[in-house]
Amino acid sequence: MTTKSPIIVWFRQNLRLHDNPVLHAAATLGAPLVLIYIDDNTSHPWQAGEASRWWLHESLLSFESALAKKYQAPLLIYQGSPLIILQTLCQQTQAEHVFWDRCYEPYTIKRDTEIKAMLTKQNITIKSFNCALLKEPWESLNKTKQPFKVFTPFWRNLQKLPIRDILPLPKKFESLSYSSDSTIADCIPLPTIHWYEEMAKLWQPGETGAKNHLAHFLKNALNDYKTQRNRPDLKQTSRLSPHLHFGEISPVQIWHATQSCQAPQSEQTCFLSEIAWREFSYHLLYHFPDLPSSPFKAYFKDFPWKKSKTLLKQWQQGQTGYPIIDAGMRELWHTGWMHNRVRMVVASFLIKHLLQPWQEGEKWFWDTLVDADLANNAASWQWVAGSGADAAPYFRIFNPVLQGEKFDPNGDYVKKWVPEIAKLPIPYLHAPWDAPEDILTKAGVQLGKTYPLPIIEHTKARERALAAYQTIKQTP
DNA sequence: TGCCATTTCGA
DNA sequence: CGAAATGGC
Repeated sequence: MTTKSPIIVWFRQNLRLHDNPVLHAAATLGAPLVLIYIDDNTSHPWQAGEASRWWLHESLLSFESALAKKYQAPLLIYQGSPLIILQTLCQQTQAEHVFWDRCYEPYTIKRDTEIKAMLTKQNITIKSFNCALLKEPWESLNKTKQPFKVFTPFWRNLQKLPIRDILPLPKKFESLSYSSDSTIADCIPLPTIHWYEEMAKLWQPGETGAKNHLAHFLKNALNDYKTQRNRPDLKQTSRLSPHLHFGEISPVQIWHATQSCQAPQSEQTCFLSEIAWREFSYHLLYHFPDLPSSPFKAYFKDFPWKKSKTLLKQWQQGQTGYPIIDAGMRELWHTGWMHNRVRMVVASFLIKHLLQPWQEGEKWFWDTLVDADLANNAASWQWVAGSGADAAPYFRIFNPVLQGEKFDPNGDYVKKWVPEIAKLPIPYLHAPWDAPEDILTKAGVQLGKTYPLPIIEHTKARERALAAYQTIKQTP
C-alpha cells in the first residue's frame, strides 16, 4: 500500500511505543499520522471502575508524553461516539486510512465491526493489528479446528506455534498538525476525593513502569517463582497484570525477555504458562462471548445460590471474620490489586462458603481492580466457580485457615491488612476464634467488637456447598 | 492451583 | 504413634 494521505491511528488498549504493530505499520508507510484516543466508556455494558479509570488516566499521560518526547507527536483525545469522531476526522484531515489495535471483548467487536462497515462504505480503508496477544484466538485451534476448552492442550499447542519477533521502535514519523478540543483530564477526570493517592505510591502506570517491573521480576523473583509465587506476604509475582491490560507491555516482549533471562527453564515455563492463562482467557471469551454473564457449563444455571446483600457486603468490605479473606479484600480496596493465590481463596469463599453467585464477585473485582480485564476476570471467576471451561472441580473448596497458614506462614500479610488482630500470636492469627480468652485480651482483640466473629462456620459451609453442588451435578 | 477421613507404613 | 499414602467429594 502506498499513500500520502494521512493515516488515523486509533489507540484503544495498546498504549506503548515499543513492539507496537499498529504504530510500527503506520510509521513504516511514510504518510503523516494522526494519533488518537477515544473515550467511550459510558457507551457499553461493562463500564470501567474508578481504579481502572485512574490507571487509564495515568497511562494516557505517560503515553502522551512519550509520543511528544520521542516523535514530537500529539496524542489527540476525544470523547463520544467513535464512529462519528472517525467520520469527522477523516473528512477534516482527508485521511483515507484508519489503523487500530484489535480488541476482543464482545461489545468492542460489535462496535468495531459496525465502524468498519460504515467507513468502508465511505471509501475509508480500515486495517487492524494484533497488538495484545501472542496469537489470535482463531489461530489456536485443535485437530478438529475447534477452539480449545482445556488449558493444558491449549498451552502445549501454543508452545509449538511460532511467536513473532519483537518489532523495532520506529525511528521517526511525521504527524499531521492537528489538535483536539479535549484533554486527558477532561475525558478521564480524576475523582475529587483523592483516594487514589495510596495507589499512586505503589504503581507506575505506563511503559516505563511496565519495563521496570518486568526487569525487576526477571532478575529477583523468577528464580524461585514456582514456589514463592504463592506467597502473598512476599513480592514474588510479576505484578504485570495492569500493565498488560492497558498494553503498556506486550506478551511478546514478556515471552522473549523471559526466555533469554538467566533463570532455570522450569521457572521460565511456569511463569510463561501464567501468561498463557491470559491468552487462554481471551481465547475462551472470543469463542464463547457469553462467558462474562452465563455459566459456560449450562447446568450451572440451576445452581441454588442463596443471595444475600449482607453477606456480599461483608465480603466486599473485608469483614468476614476470616483473616486471610479480609486481608485480601482490603488489599484489593486499598491498592486496586490482590495477590493471585488470595484471589482464588476469596473467590472460593464467596461462591462456596457464602453461596453467592460468581457474577457478584466478578462485578466487584471489575469495579475495584486496576487490572480489571473482561477476559481474565470472567474466565477466572468461572474457573473457581467450577462452571467454566477446564474449571477447577467443584469439590475443590479452600479452607481459609489452612490456606492462610500455608501461604502466609508468618502472618505478615494478615498483619498488614488486618491490623486490629496484628498482636495475635501466629497459631491464632489465621483463626482468632480458637484463641483462649487471655491471649485475645493480651492482643487487644474483642471478637464481635474489634474484629468480627466468622460470618459462617467452615465445616458446615463446606458440607452445604457440596450438597448444593449435588443438586445440579450431571450424572454421566 | 484442595480437604479430610481413613488406612497403611515404618521406626 | 506420627508420617505418608489413598480415595471420595
